[in-house]
Amino acid sequence: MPRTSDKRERLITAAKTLFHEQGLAQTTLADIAATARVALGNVYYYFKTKDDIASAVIAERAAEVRDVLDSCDCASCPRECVVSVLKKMRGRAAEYVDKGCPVGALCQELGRSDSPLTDQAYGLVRAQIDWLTDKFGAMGRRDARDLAVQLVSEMQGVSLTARAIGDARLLRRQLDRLIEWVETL
Amino acid sequence: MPRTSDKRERLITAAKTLFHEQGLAQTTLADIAATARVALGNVYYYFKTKDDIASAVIAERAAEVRDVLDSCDCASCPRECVVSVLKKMRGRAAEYVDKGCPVGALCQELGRSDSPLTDQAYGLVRAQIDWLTDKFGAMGRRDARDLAVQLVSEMQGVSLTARAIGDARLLRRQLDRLIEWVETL
DNA sequence: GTCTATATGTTGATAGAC
DNA sequence: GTCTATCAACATATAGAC
Repeated sequence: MPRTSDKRERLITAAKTLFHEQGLAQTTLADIAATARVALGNVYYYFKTKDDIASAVIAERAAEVRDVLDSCDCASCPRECVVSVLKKMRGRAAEYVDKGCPVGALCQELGRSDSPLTDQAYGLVRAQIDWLTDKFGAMGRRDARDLAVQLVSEMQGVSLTARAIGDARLLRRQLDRLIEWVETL
Repeated sequence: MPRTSDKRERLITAAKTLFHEQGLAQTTLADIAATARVALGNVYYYFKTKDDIASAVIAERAAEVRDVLDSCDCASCPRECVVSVLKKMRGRAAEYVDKGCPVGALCQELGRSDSPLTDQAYGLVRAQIDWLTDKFGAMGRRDARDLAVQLVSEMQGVSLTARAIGDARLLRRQLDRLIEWVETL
């Protein structure tokens, strides 16, 4: 009997994937438990409610967002930092067209209920905006925040339209345009 | 006893509002029936399944999209047509921040299930892209489709980010930027 | 066409043995 | 900590009287 089990982590991982692929409302606790190979009744030892699982998943996504931004953060050139983010998304174009943006999906689904989860989900978007605002500011732009909002909006938007058309090349082309835009800013 | 009742229409109207405000999955047939003041059991006289209601709602949204685009369609100046669409959205900025974009919400929620509803929802986005492609083409742009995708993406994206920040002024400012962009295109 | 009553299935959550 | 069994609530959908 291990003093520490990885079941909690397995549950979060399973929930994260399922929420992304099927949405929060469509994913049942039975789904999560089965995917994580945990008995249904045992889920409640780790999480008091379904919302608690959702909260943990959003926290995980927040950590992922931080990791991505951190990995793109080079102290020398803020412009390169921004381009790095776009290139990273470009590398996952197929995934974005296939399953959509995990952050955008969470925001859209939780944007309606005004539970604490709503603000937590929107925090994922605000974190990106804040980071980009910092970079555009370092580039000497007075309108740094507006530019940050614009770029995050475009990233979210092109993900949706590319999905609607079902064309990953379209998404890559739009991201190339954004990269070019940032480089000539 | 009227030969024709408006119950079907009332049900669609109620469902349209509720889907927008709470989402499809969170809205029950009981909700719809109560809002439309129709007995629950009577709903099934008008719609065979819940998906049938959803389909009818999306069709209504499609008609709305067509109406908006038609009302912005002046044969003389394609640039003015595009600007009109943006101004119309600008006039509803508060509504977009409060409840989100109805089209974007439907796409996001139905984007995962690959029922016939998915393609129907994405058709709302494609209709906008096609209309804008036509206008940008009439403006002599070779990259008309890419511009159309870009603009629809931005409209969808700024709606989400403005919601995340909870600021209607931000949305208006971003739309002003887009209007300016189209005018100098 | 309209209603009440109910079948049928699913879900989040709990009880309690081990 | 883990499991099986199950509850209570709610959802979609149907049956059948009027």
